[in-house]
Amino acid sequence: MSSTQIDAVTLDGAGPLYDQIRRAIRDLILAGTWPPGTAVPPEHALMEKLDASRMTVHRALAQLAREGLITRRRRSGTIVASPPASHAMLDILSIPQEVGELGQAYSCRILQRRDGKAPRELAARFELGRSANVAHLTLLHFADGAPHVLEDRVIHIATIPQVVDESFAQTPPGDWLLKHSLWTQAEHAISAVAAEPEEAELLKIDPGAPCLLVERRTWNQAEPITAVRLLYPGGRHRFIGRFGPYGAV
Amino acid sequence: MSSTQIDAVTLDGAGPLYDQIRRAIRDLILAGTWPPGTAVPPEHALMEKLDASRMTVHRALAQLAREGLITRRRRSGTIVASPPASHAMLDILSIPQEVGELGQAYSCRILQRRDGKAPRELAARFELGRSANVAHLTLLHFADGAPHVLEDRVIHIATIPQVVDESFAQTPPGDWLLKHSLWTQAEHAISAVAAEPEEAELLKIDPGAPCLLVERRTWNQAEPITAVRLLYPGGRHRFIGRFGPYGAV
DNA sequence: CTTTTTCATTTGCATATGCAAATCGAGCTT
DNA sequence: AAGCTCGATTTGCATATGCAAATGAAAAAG
Repeated sequence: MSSTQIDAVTLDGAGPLYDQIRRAIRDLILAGTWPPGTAVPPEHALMEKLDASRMTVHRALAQLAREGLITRRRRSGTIVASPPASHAMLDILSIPQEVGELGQAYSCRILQRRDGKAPRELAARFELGRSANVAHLTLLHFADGAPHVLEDRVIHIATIPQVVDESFAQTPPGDWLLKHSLWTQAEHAISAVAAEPEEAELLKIDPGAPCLLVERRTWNQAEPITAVRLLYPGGRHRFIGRFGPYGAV
Repeated sequence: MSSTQIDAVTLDGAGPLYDQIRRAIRDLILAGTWPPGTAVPPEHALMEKLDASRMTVHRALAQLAREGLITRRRRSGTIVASPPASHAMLDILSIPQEVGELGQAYSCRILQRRDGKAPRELAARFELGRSANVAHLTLLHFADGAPHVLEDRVIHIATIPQVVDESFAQTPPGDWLLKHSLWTQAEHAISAVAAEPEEAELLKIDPGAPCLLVERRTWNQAEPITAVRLLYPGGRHRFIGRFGPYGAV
């Protein structure tokens, strides 16, 4: 651990000391300053740097470990954990994976791509100024050659500039974004709608057939990353989640 | 705190002491032995009873407080918390409340009730032996007089025997169960279906119109409590949830 | 060169101690 | 009787200390 890394840990003086330490390290992780795999300074180092007792430092780190942000092992030390790949309900983050888990072969086709200023309707969906630059993609995912889900997505270019140089020929945008961005907030909305004629034709279903519409938006802190609209043919899909009253199981 | 209450706290000798204490108290709460509002013995009492230091007892209780199972206040002491009324996505546990939050007037009508052995289809939905006794209810909820959602529910009588003497005239079964049972596990499934003719007539929508189907089952430990099927007219309803990668926000 | 042993580092757990903050209630004052 | 003060109870936070467990790395043995 270089001194530049440990120096990044600074306290804000608000509230209990152990919680200041916890938040300071959490924020470094969430901001991406310490990406997954980074070594967190050992308790002794933090203890001297922050002028706290080891018990207090330990308390902060133990709590972060319970929250899943870090992984600790005796002697090897503490490293920043990889964000959990999926979480509770609705984490159909990766469509290829979702299809693979059904035992079917995945493929996809990009129907359209347009980069530029967001048209009014898209800007509204993103709660974004109309001057913002976005990449706008429409694509169709297939399972064993049959249409699986229709995706319509905008990506905020200011947040993820690399997107302009990416063709998504290898990896669909959902999976690509998981590798190239860090999200701290997501919002899902689920509703049932009737398929519009164009949508029905693409999905090879009857116009007006019930479909499950999943709309998801994600942010990093306050910055929008992406908004996506996934249209699943009804009946063939259900989303299942298990919960306990005190959290997802 | 009577001696009978503190004597209920027994350790199993497995793993760290603070975690034994944490689990012992958690289990008393989840089993319903200490219902919400019960006073948890003060740290000093537990410390003597369990022959642990106050810091160790504190550690267990502080963690339970973070998990939301207990509420602690200086001087007043510690009490068992009420389970969070709603949690994350899809906790449309109370339909009257859901309607109230939309600013509409709630009412409901019981369409049918039959108690007895579960028919084959219901038993399957419950993953329950066909010999089990269940209460089977069908009801329609209204918002401002308009059909809001169609509910079809079975309740496992062995788990909640009081159900046979309850007419649900005052409180719909979902809300009634929240008061008369404690759940530790729930499963949701969401899908989009077309309304069947009878359903469409009840909900005053067109046959074949897209509907959001929410199926929920709940258990206490391994014992089934209830299974319910909620059919919402599509378009008029969406379910929204906000998440962070490390848990619901 | 490979295997084994030993050592040092790092985290995990438990305890004892001291003080601070909140607040319920009893007793006192007015 | 109403309001106030003060003390006792209970939780919250931080520290110092000691030992145990895991394990990576270096040293020793073969």
